[in-house]
Amino acid sequence: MEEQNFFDKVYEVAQQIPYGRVTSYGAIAKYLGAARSARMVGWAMNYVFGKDIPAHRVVNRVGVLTGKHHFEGTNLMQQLLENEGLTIKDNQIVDFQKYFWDPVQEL
DNA sequence: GGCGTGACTTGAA
DNA sequence: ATTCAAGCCACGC
Repeated sequence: MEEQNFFDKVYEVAQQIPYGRVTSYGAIAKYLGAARSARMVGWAMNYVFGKDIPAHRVVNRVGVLTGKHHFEGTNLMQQLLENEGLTIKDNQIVDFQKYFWDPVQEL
């Protein structure tokens, strides 16, 4: 049983997000056993700067790019997702559920 | 050391 | 059906 820290786990899961897939903060938090601490997942993402973590593949539960504002540019997050074959409409991922990647189910 | 905020979620009114 | 509120933990001032 690896008892890693919350942040470390978040990074690990985020790194395992497959190409063209997206997940939600709550999904990761749930996988970590802290479904009520989804905020911490987002907070951890604030520290991914400089890491190899595709934070752009992590959005809120409705598929809205809530944290796109924290990226370098304003539409960088959307550009990256569109580059992976996804479709973004009004900062929202189209067919989000179709591309939704649940760590609890996949892992 | 206390208070507020934050890339969220879920449940109740 | 929609709107409001509370909870969660960590970091900053």
